Amino acid sequence: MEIPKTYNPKITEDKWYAHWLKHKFFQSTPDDREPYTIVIPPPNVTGVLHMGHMLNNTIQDVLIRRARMQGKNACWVPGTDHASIATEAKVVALLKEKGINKTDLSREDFLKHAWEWKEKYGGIILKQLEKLGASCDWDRTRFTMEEDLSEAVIDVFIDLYTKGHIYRGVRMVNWDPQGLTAVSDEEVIHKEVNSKLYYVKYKIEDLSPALSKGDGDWITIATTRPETILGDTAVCVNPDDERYTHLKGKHCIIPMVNRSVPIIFDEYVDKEFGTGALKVTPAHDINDYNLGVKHQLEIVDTIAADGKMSEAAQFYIGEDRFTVRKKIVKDLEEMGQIVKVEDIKNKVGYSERTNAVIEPKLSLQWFLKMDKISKPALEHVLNGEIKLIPEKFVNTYKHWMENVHDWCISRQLWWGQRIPAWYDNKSNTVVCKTKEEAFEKLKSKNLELRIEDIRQDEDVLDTWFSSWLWPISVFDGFKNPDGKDINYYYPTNDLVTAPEILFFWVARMIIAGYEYRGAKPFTNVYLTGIVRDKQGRKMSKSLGNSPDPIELIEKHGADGVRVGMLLCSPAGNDLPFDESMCEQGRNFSNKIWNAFRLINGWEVDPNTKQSEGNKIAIQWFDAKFNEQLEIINDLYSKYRMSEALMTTYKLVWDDFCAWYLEMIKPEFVDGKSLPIDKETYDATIIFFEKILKVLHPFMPFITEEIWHLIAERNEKDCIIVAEWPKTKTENIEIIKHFEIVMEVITNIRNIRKQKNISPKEKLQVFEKVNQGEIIKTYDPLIIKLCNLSSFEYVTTKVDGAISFLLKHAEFYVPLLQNIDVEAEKERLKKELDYTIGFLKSVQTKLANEKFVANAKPEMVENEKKKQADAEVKIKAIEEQLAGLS
RNA sequence: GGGAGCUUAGCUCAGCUGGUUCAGAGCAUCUGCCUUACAAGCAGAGGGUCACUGGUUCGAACCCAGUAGUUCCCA
Repeated sequence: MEIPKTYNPKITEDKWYAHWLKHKFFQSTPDDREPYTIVIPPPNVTGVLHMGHMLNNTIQDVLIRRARMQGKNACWVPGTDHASIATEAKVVALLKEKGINKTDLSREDFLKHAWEWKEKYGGIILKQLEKLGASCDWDRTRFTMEEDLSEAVIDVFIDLYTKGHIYRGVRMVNWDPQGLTAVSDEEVIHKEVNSKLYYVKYKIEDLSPALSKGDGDWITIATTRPETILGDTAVCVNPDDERYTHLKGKHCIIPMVNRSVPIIFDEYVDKEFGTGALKVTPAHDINDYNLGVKHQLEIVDTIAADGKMSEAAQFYIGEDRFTVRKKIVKDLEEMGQIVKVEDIKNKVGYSERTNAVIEPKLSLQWFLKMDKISKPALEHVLNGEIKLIPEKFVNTYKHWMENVHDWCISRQLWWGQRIPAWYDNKSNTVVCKTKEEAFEKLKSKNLELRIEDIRQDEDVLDTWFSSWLWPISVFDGFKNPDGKDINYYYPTNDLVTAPEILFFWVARMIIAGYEYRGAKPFTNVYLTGIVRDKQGRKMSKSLGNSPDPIELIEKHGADGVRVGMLLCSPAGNDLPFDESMCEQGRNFSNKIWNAFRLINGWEVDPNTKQSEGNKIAIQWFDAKFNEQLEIINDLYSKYRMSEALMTTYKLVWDDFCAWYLEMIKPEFVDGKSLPIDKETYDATIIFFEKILKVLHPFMPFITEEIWHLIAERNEKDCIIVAEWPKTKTENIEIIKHFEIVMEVITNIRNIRKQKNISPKEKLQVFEKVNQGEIIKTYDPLIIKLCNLSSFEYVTTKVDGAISFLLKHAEFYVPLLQNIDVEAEKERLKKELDYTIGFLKSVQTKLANEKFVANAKPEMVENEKKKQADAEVKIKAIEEQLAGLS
């Protein structure tokens, strides 16, 4: 069979994915093995795969594949969330294209359209994950709006209401005038923008002439939002502000509407900002609202739900708030009430979903009280029962949880779980599952009530109110709290997600976990970084700066992309993405592929005797592999994924390919490769299999492909379910010896290179051991890797040769050509100078009484050894120099 | 405005309890090589006042203080 020179991922990836599915390797059912569980952060059902998903899901797949190989019952539960705002917006847009307005449809009809949309387009992202190699148990795929999960949401709502954690109240919310819904604090993005600060003067009423100051009876306020002037119900100044003390108890007149409002005093006002006088609009600013509550101010709501001026504004009714901003400034100017306008920068909140400017608005919403229910969630992160990786996020988490706000859980949408609150015609409210139940309950308060008079709340619940139950609900933990699945898989092991949803989602899952299972939902939270473009911008659809992950996979192979992403993304660090990283991954695939081609091409001769060199090479790699495997295991245990990958990468490329294979590679004689002995071949196959196993979590496809090419195997004997290699006691001595051997080899190669000697030309090398025993075990390897004609030991120095020093030995490489004595002398002198300098620094250290007195004894001992070594080295160099002259 | 983190080679990052396993890795760069596994490769090399300024210490990339830049969270 002809094996191509370069690895072609296209012909392997789909094949093996289908094979894995066919043999149900991703499937998990509870048994007596140790479970290892991950629930996917459910992507938005409207979503398509982006680079963030790629990173995130690659990490999850690496973890799950390794756990599977370790013999654990690995279960990765996939699914999507219903993303109420995003989905509803898409459906509304689609209907609009068809000429249908949402307002013309009944709730039921709209939902029918929405479900149709979901069936048709939802879940594309899950298909895309397959391309990446994600080994999810697809039979367990869940959706936050499916019946069972919805029921759990409703039950939880009722339960929390009954426990007194949920209430309905008028509150200032972040209103999205485009989405026509409230959004949570976390869904508001604050951006710094260029604005104008308008100084507007209000006439002061009934100011006695005695108090009147020279500049007329006016008070000047500063505002960035003049359109809200119509809703002002006070002007507030700092009680310590001497400029305004004379205005105690006075009123001023709001322009245009001619409303007389009090001048109030409160320390909240910053004397330095603007004029030190703050206009107070309780209906349209959260701080003003709080002032309003404190000072019992009137509330005039001048901006309607759609962002246009309401009747209460009296002016500009029905016009958009931003148009009005311009108009009112002009009108006030004409009235002579604008004092000045300044350019400033300020932060404005935008809706994460629609990008509309958020309008703080008073409205009736449902809230979840967070104070009590969130306590265990803080406690168990602080005490380490749940680990955040990297740890630095604990600070942020703590800060947030200690200042947690009540969670606004209602949304003015249709796509989502409808709030199970029922109202009668006399404004009685009950919370329960069905209308019939509601009727039973309301009847006692309202004797004439007919069931037709009962109305259900129009709003639905925030999507996060579904996904916070995810780790429980995917295992049917609400429907069947003592079920086999939930008891087996919960708590899950690791959660891999982005730091931006630490509070949105992670914190809330922890809260729900303790509330409903009395236990954490997961043990480790691995927080990935954000994938950015080269300029450091977050990748986003609107910027169009994100490469299409599927195209990347087609170009570089799934394994290549996986490696590329993981190589430089330590936990919590942002990942400035560059396609060249995938190339590195692809090149690595090719390296592995060619190692396979080399081994595959060998002819095995059972009669060939194993050489000493091969024997020692095998011993060395065996030790090296063990050493590195221990490091890799340790890095995994610390969730240092990119380092685990890099260690694996170097083990494969450097130790296995560049050193081991070169050492055992049969020689080429007369245009033909010699056969390899069976012992070495067998050992090499075993090594290669081990290497493939360690690579598998990172590169599932190529490893499976080679696994089946390298040996005859039955269909079910796949690397995906092969056993993760075990570590054993390693031979440290051989590794140490080898480090010196490698140095010798590098030095000789270096001489070859410097003297421009062809690699084909054989060299002679002599070694003079000055101290310690002579170990000849490794000589065959040095001869082979340096292409030497001989490697001999001498007791006196060799003249006319290039030399180098290593530890307690001197090496001589005689050259056919004349050596440049002056250049050699120069080189040796430099080395001598350096060593003398080094010795001096060691000596001063040892001469320092304080050092000798304070440093650890082994430290002092070490310095003494350094001193002795340096002295020996200096002597050797001096002798060499003497020999040259 | 309050809080947290970060700043080490051109890039991305390691550097655990201060002391040659302390200045490191991968990529990129440069110089030789198309040496029958791999040019998506091989063999070498060069690159850093560890942000800055002080302090503690026999000794600081590491500990402390301040400054600058930067990111994130909260308001």
